[in-house]
Amino acid sequence: MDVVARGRGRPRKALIVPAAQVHRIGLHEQAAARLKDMIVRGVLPAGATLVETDLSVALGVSRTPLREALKLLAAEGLVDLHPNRSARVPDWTPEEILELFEALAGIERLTAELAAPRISEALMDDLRGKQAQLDRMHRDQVLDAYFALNQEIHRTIVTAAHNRPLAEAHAPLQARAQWARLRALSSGSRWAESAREHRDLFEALAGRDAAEAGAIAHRHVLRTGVVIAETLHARRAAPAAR
Amino acid sequence: MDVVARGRGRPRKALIVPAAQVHRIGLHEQAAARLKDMIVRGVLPAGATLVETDLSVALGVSRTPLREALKLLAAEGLVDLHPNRSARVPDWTPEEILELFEALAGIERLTAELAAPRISEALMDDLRGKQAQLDRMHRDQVLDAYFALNQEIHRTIVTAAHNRPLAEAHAPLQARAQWARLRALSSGSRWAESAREHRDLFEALAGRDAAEAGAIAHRHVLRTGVVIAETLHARRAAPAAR
DNA sequence: TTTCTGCATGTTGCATGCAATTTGCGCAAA
DNA sequence: TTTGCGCAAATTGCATGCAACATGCAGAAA
Repeated sequence: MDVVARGRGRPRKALIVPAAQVHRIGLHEQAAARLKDMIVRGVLPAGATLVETDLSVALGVSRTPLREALKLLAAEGLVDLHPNRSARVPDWTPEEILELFEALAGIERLTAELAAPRISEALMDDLRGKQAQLDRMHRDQVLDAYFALNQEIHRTIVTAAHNRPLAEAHAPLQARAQWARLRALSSGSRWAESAREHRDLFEALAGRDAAEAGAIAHRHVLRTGVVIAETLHARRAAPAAR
Repeated sequence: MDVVARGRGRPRKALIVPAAQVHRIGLHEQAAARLKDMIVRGVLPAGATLVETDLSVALGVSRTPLREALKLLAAEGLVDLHPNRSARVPDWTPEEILELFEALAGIERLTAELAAPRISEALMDDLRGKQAQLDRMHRDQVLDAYFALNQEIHRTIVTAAHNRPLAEAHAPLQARAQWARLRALSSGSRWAESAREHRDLFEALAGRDAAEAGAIAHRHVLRTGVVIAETLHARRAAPAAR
Protein backbone atom coordinates (compact mmCIF):
# COMPACT_ATOMS: atom_id res chain seq x y z
CA MET A 1 0.00 0.00 0.00
CA ASP A 2 2.96 2.29 -0.54
CA VAL A 3 2.09 5.77 -1.54
CA VAL A 4 5.63 7.03 -1.85
CA ALA A 5 7.62 5.77 -4.78
CA ARG A 6 11.05 4.80 -3.51
CA GLY A 7 14.03 5.55 -5.67
CA ARG A 8 17.65 4.53 -5.20
CA GLY A 9 19.37 7.05 -3.01
CA ARG A 10 17.72 10.18 -1.85
CA PRO A 11 15.24 11.48 -4.41
CA ARG A 12 15.47 15.14 -5.24
CA LYS A 13 11.80 15.46 -4.65
CA ALA A 14 9.34 13.40 -2.66
CA LEU A 15 7.49 11.47 -5.31
CA ILE A 16 3.93 11.30 -4.22
CA VAL A 17 1.92 9.01 -6.37
CA PRO A 18 -1.36 10.85 -7.06
CA ALA A 19 -3.02 7.62 -6.01
CA ALA A 20 -6.59 6.57 -6.52
CA GLN A 21 -8.18 9.43 -4.51
CA VAL A 22 -10.31 7.71 -1.94
CA HIS A 23 -13.56 9.58 -2.31
CA ARG A 24 -14.45 9.91 1.37
CA ILE A 25 -18.16 10.17 1.70
CA GLY A 26 -20.03 12.16 4.28
CA LEU A 27 -22.90 10.93 6.38
CA HIS A 28 -25.48 12.63 4.20
CA GLU A 29 -24.25 10.79 1.13
CA GLN A 30 -24.30 7.50 2.98
CA ALA A 31 -27.78 8.24 4.21
CA ALA A 32 -28.92 9.16 0.70
CA ALA A 33 -27.46 5.99 -0.74
CA ARG A 34 -29.05 3.79 1.88
CA LEU A 35 -32.41 5.51 1.57
CA LYS A 36 -32.31 5.23 -2.18
CA ASP A 37 -31.62 1.55 -1.87
CA MET A 38 -34.42 1.09 0.63
CA ILE A 39 -36.88 2.86 -1.64
CA VAL A 40 -35.86 1.10 -4.82
CA ARG A 41 -35.98 -2.29 -3.15
CA GLY A 42 -39.31 -1.56 -1.58
CA VAL A 43 -38.17 -1.74 2.02
CA LEU A 44 -39.81 1.62 2.27
CA PRO A 45 -43.07 0.92 0.46
CA ALA A 46 -44.77 3.33 -1.89
CA GLY A 47 -46.82 5.85 0.00
CA ALA A 48 -44.87 5.46 3.23
CA THR A 49 -44.41 8.66 5.19
CA LEU A 50 -40.87 9.34 6.22
CA VAL A 51 -40.57 10.98 9.61
CA GLU A 52 -37.20 12.63 9.94
CA THR A 53 -36.63 11.69 13.58
CA ASP A 54 -37.50 8.04 13.02
CA LEU A 55 -35.36 7.77 9.94
CA SER A 56 -32.44 9.50 11.59
CA VAL A 57 -32.35 7.00 14.44
CA ALA A 58 -32.89 4.14 12.02
CA LEU A 59 -29.89 5.23 9.97
CA GLY A 60 -27.86 6.33 12.97
CA VAL A 61 -27.33 9.90 11.87
CA SER A 62 -28.72 13.16 13.10
CA ARG A 63 -31.48 15.05 11.37
CA THR A 64 -29.21 17.51 9.61
CA PRO A 65 -27.47 15.10 7.22
CA LEU A 66 -30.71 13.17 6.91
CA ARG A 67 -32.54 16.25 5.72
CA GLU A 68 -29.79 16.88 3.19
CA ALA A 69 -30.14 13.32 1.99
CA LEU A 70 -33.91 13.71 1.61
CA LYS A 71 -33.40 16.81 -0.49
CA LEU A 72 -31.00 14.95 -2.73
CA LEU A 73 -33.48 12.14 -3.25
CA ALA A 74 -36.25 14.64 -3.86
CA ALA A 75 -34.16 16.11 -6.67
CA GLU A 76 -34.02 12.63 -8.17
CA GLY A 77 -37.76 12.27 -7.75
CA LEU A 78 -37.39 9.38 -5.31
CA VAL A 79 -39.27 11.10 -2.48
CA ASP A 80 -42.03 13.67 -2.41
CA LEU A 81 -41.22 16.67 -0.30
CA HIS A 82 -43.88 19.17 0.76
CA PRO A 83 -43.13 22.08 3.05
CA ASN A 84 -43.98 21.48 6.68
CA ARG A 85 -45.18 17.96 6.17
CA SER A 86 -43.41 14.65 6.30
CA ALA A 87 -41.66 13.37 3.24
CA ARG A 88 -43.36 10.50 1.46
CA VAL A 89 -42.32 7.72 -0.83
CA PRO A 90 -44.17 8.39 -4.08
CA ASP A 91 -46.56 5.75 -5.30
CA TRP A 92 -46.24 6.01 -9.01
CA THR A 93 -49.22 5.04 -11.08
CA PRO A 94 -48.81 2.74 -14.05
CA GLU A 95 -49.41 5.77 -16.25
CA GLU A 96 -46.53 7.62 -14.64
CA ILE A 97 -44.33 4.57 -15.05
CA LEU A 98 -45.19 4.49 -18.71
CA GLU A 99 -44.26 8.16 -19.03
CA LEU A 100 -41.04 7.38 -17.27
CA PHE A 101 -40.11 4.63 -19.68
CA GLU A 102 -41.09 6.80 -22.60
CA ALA A 103 -38.54 9.35 -21.44
CA LEU A 104 -36.00 6.64 -20.69
CA ALA A 105 -36.51 5.10 -24.10
CA GLY A 106 -35.85 8.45 -25.72
CA ILE A 107 -32.70 9.05 -23.74
CA GLU A 108 -31.35 5.57 -24.30
CA ARG A 109 -32.00 6.03 -27.98
CA LEU A 110 -29.71 9.04 -27.80
CA THR A 111 -27.05 7.22 -25.85
CA ALA A 112 -27.10 4.35 -28.32
CA GLU A 113 -26.85 6.72 -31.27
CA LEU A 114 -23.94 8.54 -29.70
CA ALA A 115 -22.26 5.37 -28.52
CA ALA A 116 -22.32 3.62 -31.89
CA PRO A 117 -19.64 5.77 -33.52
CA ARG A 118 -17.77 6.62 -30.31
CA ILE A 119 -17.49 3.45 -28.31
CA SER A 120 -13.90 2.45 -27.69
CA GLU A 121 -12.57 -0.97 -28.59
CA ALA A 122 -12.02 -1.69 -24.92
CA LEU A 123 -15.63 -0.95 -24.04
CA MET A 124 -16.79 -2.85 -27.08
CA ASP A 125 -14.89 -5.90 -25.87
CA ASP A 126 -16.41 -5.41 -22.46
CA LEU A 127 -19.86 -5.29 -24.01
CA ARG A 128 -19.15 -8.37 -26.08
CA GLY A 129 -18.28 -10.31 -22.96
CA LYS A 130 -21.34 -9.06 -21.11
CA GLN A 131 -23.56 -9.88 -24.05
CA ALA A 132 -22.27 -13.45 -24.18
CA GLN A 133 -22.83 -13.80 -20.46
CA LEU A 134 -26.32 -12.38 -20.83
CA ASP A 135 -27.15 -15.00 -23.43
CA ARG A 136 -25.94 -17.73 -21.09
CA MET A 137 -28.08 -16.34 -18.30
CA HIS A 138 -31.09 -16.36 -20.55
CA ARG A 139 -30.39 -19.90 -21.64
CA ASP A 140 -29.95 -21.03 -18.03
CA GLN A 141 -32.96 -19.01 -16.91
CA VAL A 142 -31.32 -17.24 -13.99
CA LEU A 143 -33.53 -14.22 -13.73
CA ASP A 144 -31.84 -12.19 -10.98
CA ALA A 145 -28.43 -12.32 -12.56
CA TYR A 146 -29.94 -11.55 -15.95
CA PHE A 147 -31.54 -8.43 -14.56
CA ALA A 148 -28.43 -7.22 -12.85
CA LEU A 149 -26.32 -7.70 -15.95
CA ASN A 150 -29.03 -6.14 -18.10
CA GLN A 151 -28.81 -2.98 -16.02
CA GLU A 152 -25.05 -3.03 -16.27
CA ILE A 153 -25.15 -3.24 -20.04
CA HIS A 154 -27.46 -0.28 -20.27
CA ARG A 155 -25.14 1.68 -18.01
CA THR A 156 -22.18 0.70 -20.12
CA ILE A 157 -23.84 2.05 -23.23
CA VAL A 158 -24.56 5.31 -21.44
CA THR A 159 -20.91 5.49 -20.52
CA ALA A 160 -19.88 4.76 -24.08
CA ALA A 161 -21.95 7.68 -25.31
CA HIS A 162 -19.34 9.81 -23.63
CA ASN A 163 -21.59 12.64 -22.70
CA ARG A 164 -21.67 13.58 -19.04
CA PRO A 165 -24.76 15.78 -18.99
CA LEU A 166 -26.72 13.07 -20.74
CA ALA A 167 -25.53 10.49 -18.25
CA GLU A 168 -26.55 12.79 -15.41
CA ALA A 169 -29.99 13.19 -16.94
CA HIS A 170 -30.24 9.43 -17.32
CA ALA A 171 -29.35 8.46 -13.77
CA PRO A 172 -32.44 9.68 -11.89
CA LEU A 173 -34.77 8.11 -14.44
CA GLN A 174 -32.87 4.87 -14.21
CA ALA A 175 -33.31 4.82 -10.43
CA ARG A 176 -37.06 5.08 -10.70
CA ALA A 177 -37.15 2.57 -13.53
CA GLN A 178 -35.37 0.07 -11.35
CA TRP A 179 -38.03 0.59 -8.71
CA ALA A 180 -40.64 -0.36 -11.29
CA ARG A 181 -38.67 -3.29 -12.68
CA LEU A 182 -38.12 -4.83 -9.28
CA ARG A 183 -41.80 -5.05 -8.56
CA ALA A 184 -42.81 -6.28 -11.96
CA LEU A 185 -40.22 -8.88 -12.80
CA SER A 186 -41.54 -9.46 -16.17
CA SER A 187 -43.02 -12.42 -17.82
CA GLY A 188 -41.29 -15.32 -19.46
CA SER A 189 -42.45 -14.52 -22.96
CA ARG A 190 -41.14 -11.00 -22.71
CA TRP A 191 -37.85 -12.36 -21.46
CA ALA A 192 -37.05 -14.14 -24.68
CA GLU A 193 -38.00 -11.07 -26.64
CA SER A 194 -35.84 -8.88 -24.45
CA ALA A 195 -32.85 -11.14 -24.87
CA ARG A 196 -33.26 -11.00 -28.61
CA GLU A 197 -33.45 -7.22 -28.59
CA HIS A 198 -30.24 -7.11 -26.60
CA ARG A 199 -28.51 -9.23 -29.20
CA ASP A 200 -29.78 -6.99 -31.99
CA LEU A 201 -28.67 -3.89 -30.13
CA PHE A 202 -25.23 -5.32 -29.65
CA GLU A 203 -24.97 -6.17 -33.33
CA ALA A 204 -26.00 -2.67 -34.33
CA LEU A 205 -23.41 -1.16 -32.01
CA ALA A 206 -20.75 -3.53 -33.27
CA GLY A 207 -21.66 -2.49 -36.78
CA ARG A 208 -21.45 1.17 -35.75
CA ASP A 209 -24.94 1.70 -37.06
CA ALA A 210 -26.12 4.66 -35.01
CA ALA A 211 -29.64 4.95 -36.38
CA GLU A 212 -30.29 1.24 -36.05
CA ALA A 213 -28.83 1.04 -32.55
CA GLY A 214 -30.90 4.00 -31.48
CA ALA A 215 -34.08 2.57 -32.91
CA ILE A 216 -33.53 -0.79 -31.25
CA ALA A 217 -32.71 0.76 -27.89
CA HIS A 218 -35.81 2.90 -28.11
CA ARG A 219 -38.10 -0.01 -28.94
CA HIS A 220 -36.47 -2.21 -26.33
CA VAL A 221 -36.89 0.21 -23.45
CA LEU A 222 -40.35 1.30 -24.48
CA ARG A 223 -41.64 -2.26 -24.74
CA THR A 224 -40.12 -3.06 -21.40
CA GLY A 225 -41.99 -0.10 -20.01
CA VAL A 226 -45.27 -1.17 -21.55
CA VAL A 227 -44.99 -4.65 -20.09
CA ILE A 228 -44.05 -3.34 -16.67
CA ALA A 229 -46.84 -0.78 -16.67
CA GLU A 230 -49.32 -3.47 -17.64
CA THR A 231 -48.08 -5.75 -14.90
CA LEU A 232 -48.37 -2.98 -12.34
CA HIS A 233 -51.80 -2.12 -13.60
CA ALA A 234 -53.02 -5.67 -13.27
CA ARG A 235 -51.45 -6.01 -9.86
CA ARG A 236 -53.09 -2.77 -8.75
CA ALA A 237 -56.51 -4.04 -9.79
CA ALA A 238 -55.89 -7.31 -7.93
CA PRO A 239 -53.56 -6.51 -5.05
CA ALA A 240 -50.99 -9.06 -4.02
CA ALA A 241 -52.40 -11.88 -1.95
CA ARG A 242 -50.76 -12.34 1.39
CA MET B 1 -58.08 35.75 -1.43
CA ASP B 2 -61.05 33.80 -0.17
CA VAL B 3 -60.48 30.13 0.14
CA VAL B 4 -63.95 29.24 1.29
CA ALA B 5 -66.68 29.47 -1.30
CA ARG B 6 -69.67 31.23 0.27
CA GLY B 7 -73.12 29.99 -0.55
CA ARG B 8 -76.47 31.60 0.23
CA GLY B 9 -77.60 30.47 3.61
CA ARG B 10 -75.79 27.89 5.59
CA PRO B 11 -74.00 25.36 3.36
CA ARG B 12 -74.49 21.75 4.29
CA LYS B 13 -70.76 21.30 4.08
CA ALA B 14 -67.90 23.73 4.14
CA LEU B 15 -67.01 24.04 0.49
CA ILE B 16 -63.30 24.33 0.36
CA VAL B 17 -62.12 25.36 -3.02
CA PRO B 18 -58.98 23.35 -3.71
CA ALA B 19 -57.62 26.75 -4.66
CA ALA B 20 -54.37 27.57 -6.32
CA GLN B 21 -52.31 26.22 -3.40
CA VAL B 22 -49.98 29.05 -2.58
CA HIS B 23 -46.77 27.08 -2.65
CA ARG B 24 -45.13 28.67 0.38
CA ILE B 25 -41.43 28.38 -0.07
CA GLY B 26 -38.89 27.81 2.63
CA LEU B 27 -35.66 29.70 3.09
CA HIS B 28 -33.60 26.99 1.46
CA GLU B 29 -35.66 27.16 -1.70
CA GLN B 30 -35.37 30.92 -1.80
CA ALA B 31 -31.65 30.67 -1.25
CA ALA B 32 -31.35 28.07 -4.00
CA ALA B 33 -33.33 30.20 -6.42
CA ARG B 34 -31.29 33.30 -5.71
CA LEU B 35 -28.01 31.45 -5.94
CA LYS B 36 -29.04 29.85 -9.19
CA ASP B 37 -29.88 33.24 -10.57
CA MET B 38 -26.59 34.70 -9.39
CA ILE B 39 -24.64 31.89 -11.01
CA VAL B 40 -26.52 31.90 -14.29
CA ARG B 41 -26.24 35.66 -14.60
CA GLY B 42 -22.58 35.59 -13.75
CA VAL B 43 -22.83 37.60 -10.54
CA LEU B 44 -20.94 34.70 -9.06
CA PRO B 45 -18.26 34.22 -11.70
CA ALA B 46 -17.01 30.86 -12.90
CA GLY B 47 -14.41 29.48 -10.58
CA ALA B 48 -15.55 31.51 -7.59
CA THR B 49 -15.30 29.73 -4.28
CA LEU B 50 -18.44 29.87 -2.20
CA VAL B 51 -17.78 30.12 1.51
CA GLU B 52 -20.85 29.08 3.41
CA THR B 53 -20.57 31.69 6.13
CA ASP B 54 -20.11 34.55 3.68
CA LEU B 55 -22.95 33.40 1.48
CA SER B 56 -25.25 32.90 4.42
CA VAL B 57 -24.83 36.48 5.62
CA ALA B 58 -25.07 37.74 2.04
CA LEU B 59 -28.40 35.98 1.59
CA GLY B 60 -29.57 36.62 5.12
CA VAL B 61 -30.12 33.00 6.09
CA SER B 62 -28.25 30.68 8.39
CA ARG B 63 -25.89 28.04 7.19
CA THR B 64 -28.35 25.17 7.47
CA PRO B 65 -30.76 26.20 4.71
CA LEU B 66 -27.83 27.54 2.72
CA ARG B 67 -26.15 24.16 2.78
CA GLU B 68 -29.38 22.54 1.64
CA ALA B 69 -29.56 25.02 -1.19
CA LEU B 70 -26.00 24.26 -2.23
CA LYS B 71 -26.78 20.56 -2.35
CA LEU B 72 -29.78 21.23 -4.57
CA LEU B 73 -27.69 23.26 -6.98
CA ALA B 74 -24.99 20.62 -6.94
CA ALA B 75 -27.60 18.08 -8.05
CA GLU B 76 -28.34 20.36 -10.99
CA GLY B 77 -24.65 20.67 -11.72
CA LEU B 78 -24.59 24.38 -11.01
CA VAL B 79 -21.98 24.16 -8.26
CA ASP B 80 -19.11 21.81 -7.60
CA LEU B 81 -19.17 20.27 -4.17
CA HIS B 82 -16.17 18.45 -2.72
CA PRO B 83 -16.16 17.07 0.81
CA ASN B 84 -14.54 19.32 3.36
CA ARG B 85 -13.72 22.04 0.89
CA SER B 86 -15.59 25.12 -0.16
CA ALA B 87 -18.12 24.85 -2.93
CA ARG B 88 -17.11 26.37 -6.25
CA VAL B 89 -18.86 27.73 -9.26
CA PRO B 90 -17.80 25.44 -12.10
CA ASP B 91 -15.95 26.97 -14.99
CA TRP B 92 -17.14 24.92 -17.88
CA THR B 93 -14.81 24.54 -20.80
CA PRO B 94 -16.09 25.09 -24.33
CA GLU B 95 -15.82 21.33 -24.79
CA GLU B 96 -18.11 20.72 -21.85
CA ILE B 97 -20.53 23.31 -23.17
CA LEU B 98 -20.57 21.50 -26.48
CA GLU B 99 -21.33 18.23 -24.70
CA LEU B 100 -24.08 19.98 -22.84
CA PHE B 101 -25.72 21.24 -26.00
CA GLU B 102 -25.34 17.85 -27.61
CA ALA B 103 -27.36 16.39 -24.77
CA LEU B 104 -29.82 19.25 -24.87
CA ALA B 105 -30.25 18.86 -28.62
CA GLY B 106 -31.05 15.21 -28.14
CA ILE B 107 -33.59 15.87 -25.45
CA GLU B 108 -35.26 18.69 -27.32
CA ARG B 109 -35.49 16.43 -30.31
CA LEU B 110 -37.46 14.05 -28.13
CA THR B 111 -39.69 16.77 -26.78
CA ALA B 112 -40.42 18.04 -30.28
CA GLU B 113 -41.21 14.53 -31.50
CA LEU B 114 -43.55 13.92 -28.62
CA ALA B 115 -45.09 17.36 -28.79
CA ALA B 116 -45.95 17.19 -32.49
CA PRO B 117 -48.79 14.71 -32.14
CA ARG B 118 -49.78 15.69 -28.61
CA ILE B 119 -49.79 19.42 -28.44
CA SER B 120 -53.18 20.83 -27.55
CA GLU B 121 -54.91 23.43 -29.67
CA ALA B 122 -54.61 25.90 -26.84
CA LEU B 123 -50.85 25.47 -26.58
CA MET B 124 -50.59 25.54 -30.35
CA ASP B 125 -52.33 28.91 -30.40
CA ASP B 126 -50.01 30.07 -27.67
CA LEU B 127 -47.04 28.99 -29.72
CA ARG B 128 -48.42 30.67 -32.81
CA GLY B 129 -48.61 33.96 -30.95
CA LYS B 130 -45.14 33.59 -29.52
CA GLN B 131 -43.75 32.71 -32.92
CA ALA B 132 -45.25 35.82 -34.48
CA GLN B 133 -43.83 37.92 -31.68
CA LEU B 134 -40.46 36.28 -32.10
CA ASP B 135 -40.44 37.21 -35.78
CA ARG B 136 -41.22 40.82 -34.88
CA MET B 137 -38.39 40.86 -32.38
CA HIS B 138 -36.01 39.56 -34.97
CA ARG B 139 -37.22 42.16 -37.48
CA ASP B 140 -36.83 44.94 -34.91
CA GLN B 141 -33.54 43.53 -33.69
CA VAL B 142 -34.31 43.55 -29.97
CA LEU B 143 -31.90 40.93 -28.78
CA ASP B 144 -32.75 40.64 -25.09
CA ALA B 145 -36.44 40.19 -25.65
CA TYR B 146 -35.73 37.73 -28.47
CA PHE B 147 -33.64 35.62 -26.15
CA ALA B 148 -36.18 35.62 -23.38
CA LEU B 149 -38.99 34.64 -25.70
CA ASN B 150 -36.79 32.06 -27.37
CA GLN B 151 -36.30 30.36 -24.01
CA GLU B 152 -39.99 30.52 -23.36
CA ILE B 153 -40.82 28.84 -26.63
CA HIS B 154 -38.45 25.99 -25.91
CA ARG B 155 -40.04 25.56 -22.51
CA THR B 156 -43.48 25.58 -24.06
CA ILE B 157 -42.52 22.75 -26.38
CA VAL B 158 -41.17 20.77 -23.45
CA THR B 159 -44.50 21.31 -21.72
CA ALA B 160 -46.38 20.24 -24.81
CA ALA B 161 -44.48 16.96 -24.88
CA HIS B 162 -46.47 16.11 -21.80
CA ASN B 163 -43.88 13.96 -20.18
CA ARG B 164 -42.86 14.96 -16.68
CA PRO B 165 -39.72 12.90 -16.28
CA LEU B 166 -38.41 14.25 -19.55
CA ALA B 167 -39.13 17.80 -18.45
CA GLU B 168 -37.31 17.13 -15.19
CA ALA B 169 -34.33 15.82 -17.08
CA HIS B 170 -34.43 18.87 -19.32
CA ALA B 171 -34.50 21.53 -16.60
CA PRO B 172 -30.99 21.19 -15.18
CA LEU B 173 -29.43 21.14 -18.63
CA GLN B 174 -31.43 24.19 -19.58
CA ALA B 175 -30.10 26.07 -16.56
CA ARG B 176 -26.51 25.46 -17.55
CA ALA B 177 -27.27 26.24 -21.18
CA GLN B 178 -28.64 29.58 -20.15
CA TRP B 179 -25.39 30.29 -18.34
CA ALA B 180 -23.54 29.68 -21.58
CA ARG B 181 -25.96 31.64 -23.72
CA LEU B 182 -25.79 34.70 -21.51
CA ARG B 183 -22.07 35.01 -21.91
CA ALA B 184 -21.98 34.33 -25.59
CA LEU B 185 -24.87 36.34 -26.93
CA SER B 186 -24.42 35.08 -30.37
CA SER B 187 -23.55 36.74 -33.56
CA GLY B 188 -25.82 38.56 -35.97
CA SER B 189 -25.45 36.06 -38.77
CA ARG B 190 -26.46 33.19 -36.50
CA TRP B 191 -29.44 35.22 -35.35
CA ALA B 192 -31.10 35.21 -38.76
CA GLU B 193 -30.44 31.50 -39.10
CA SER B 194 -31.87 30.83 -35.66
CA ALA B 195 -35.02 32.78 -36.42
CA ARG B 196 -35.52 30.78 -39.57
CA GLU B 197 -35.07 27.50 -37.73
CA HIS B 198 -37.68 28.59 -35.25
CA ARG B 199 -40.14 29.26 -38.05
CA ASP B 200 -39.42 25.87 -39.58
CA LEU B 201 -39.85 24.17 -36.24
CA PHE B 202 -43.17 25.86 -35.72
CA GLU B 203 -44.34 24.79 -39.14
CA ALA B 204 -43.37 21.21 -38.50
CA LEU B 205 -45.23 21.20 -35.21
CA ALA B 206 -48.26 22.81 -36.78
CA GLY B 207 -48.15 20.10 -39.45
CA ARG B 208 -47.86 17.45 -36.72
CA ASP B 209 -44.76 16.12 -38.38
CA ALA B 210 -42.94 14.50 -35.50
CA ALA B 211 -39.83 13.35 -37.32
CA GLU B 212 -39.35 16.68 -39.04
CA ALA B 213 -39.96 18.69 -35.87
CA GLY B 214 -37.50 16.52 -34.00
CA ALA B 215 -34.85 16.85 -36.67
CA ILE B 216 -35.20 20.61 -36.81
CA ALA B 217 -35.11 20.99 -33.03
CA HIS B 218 -32.01 18.84 -32.89
CA ARG B 219 -30.18 20.79 -35.58
CA HIS B 220 -31.28 24.09 -34.09
CA VAL B 221 -30.04 23.40 -30.59
CA LEU B 222 -26.86 21.73 -31.74
CA ARG B 223 -25.89 24.60 -34.03
CA THR B 224 -26.63 27.04 -31.25
CA GLY B 225 -24.29 25.04 -29.07
CA VAL B 226 -21.54 25.00 -31.67
CA VAL B 227 -21.69 28.76 -32.11
CA ILE B 228 -21.71 29.37 -28.36
CA ALA B 229 -18.84 26.97 -27.77
CA GLU B 230 -16.84 28.67 -30.49
CA THR B 231 -17.52 32.09 -29.04
CA LEU B 232 -16.46 30.93 -25.60
CA HIS B 233 -13.38 29.34 -27.05
CA ALA B 234 -12.36 32.53 -28.83
CA ARG B 235 -13.08 34.59 -25.76
CA ARG B 236 -11.01 32.24 -23.63
CA ALA B 237 -8.04 32.60 -25.93
CA ALA B 238 -8.39 36.39 -25.87
CA PRO B 239 -9.90 37.27 -22.47
CA ALA B 240 -12.27 40.17 -22.25
CA ALA B 241 -10.56 43.54 -22.37
CA ARG B 242 -11.33 45.75 -19.45
C1' DT C 1 18.87 27.59 0.20
C1' DT C 2 15.67 23.83 0.44
C1' DT C 3 12.68 20.69 2.69
C1' DC C 4 10.03 19.08 6.31
C1' DT C 5 7.21 19.54 10.46
C1' DG C 6 4.02 21.58 13.61
C1' DC C 7 0.81 25.02 14.67
C1' DA C 8 -2.71 28.58 13.87
C1' DT C 9 -6.49 29.92 11.29
C1' DG C 10 -10.32 29.33 8.40
C1' DT C 11 -13.99 26.32 6.89
C1' DT C 12 -16.92 22.46 6.61
C1' DG C 13 -19.74 18.42 8.77
C1' DC C 14 -22.74 17.28 12.10
C1' DA C 15 -25.58 17.43 16.44
C1' DT C 16 -28.74 19.65 19.18
C1' DG C 17 -32.23 23.07 20.74
C1' DC C 18 -36.00 26.08 19.91
C1' DA C 19 -39.77 28.30 17.43
C1' DA C 20 -43.43 27.69 13.98
C1' DT C 21 -46.59 24.90 11.68
C1' DT C 22 -49.50 20.98 11.08
C1' DT C 23 -52.61 17.43 12.69
C1' DG C 24 -55.41 14.65 15.49
C1' DC C 25 -58.57 14.46 19.23
C1' DG C 26 -61.87 15.84 22.55
C1' DC C 27 -65.65 18.47 23.79
C1' DA C 28 -69.25 21.57 23.44
C1' DA C 29 -72.96 23.52 20.68
C1' DA C 30 -76.43 23.05 17.16
C1' DT D 1 -75.65 12.72 15.15
C1' DT D 2 -73.08 16.34 13.17
C1' DT D 3 -70.38 20.51 13.05
C1' DG D 4 -67.17 23.71 14.83
C1' DC D 5 -63.67 25.11 17.94
C1' DG D 6 -59.51 24.75 20.57
C1' DC D 7 -55.85 22.63 22.65
C1' DA D 8 -51.98 19.37 22.72
C1' DA D 9 -48.85 16.35 20.66
C1' DA D 10 -46.04 15.54 16.81
C1' DT D 11 -43.13 17.20 13.29
C1' DT D 12 -40.70 20.23 10.44
C1' DG D 13 -37.69 24.54 9.58
C1' DC D 14 -34.06 26.98 11.10
C1' DA D 15 -30.16 28.73 14.06
C1' DT D 16 -26.25 27.94 16.63
C1' DG D 17 -22.29 25.47 18.74
C1' DC D 18 -18.62 22.26 18.56
C1' DA D 19 -15.47 18.95 16.62
C1' DA D 20 -12.95 17.41 12.45
C1' DC D 21 -10.57 18.53 8.53
C1' DA D 22 -7.84 21.46 5.28
C1' DT D 23 -4.60 25.07 4.29
C1' DG D 24 -0.96 28.25 4.75
C1' DC D 25 2.97 29.82 7.14
C1' DA D 26 6.78 30.05 10.27
C1' DG D 27 10.56 27.91 12.04
C1' DA D 28 13.76 24.06 12.45
C1' DA D 29 16.64 20.70 10.29
C1' DA D 30 19.39 19.18 6.42
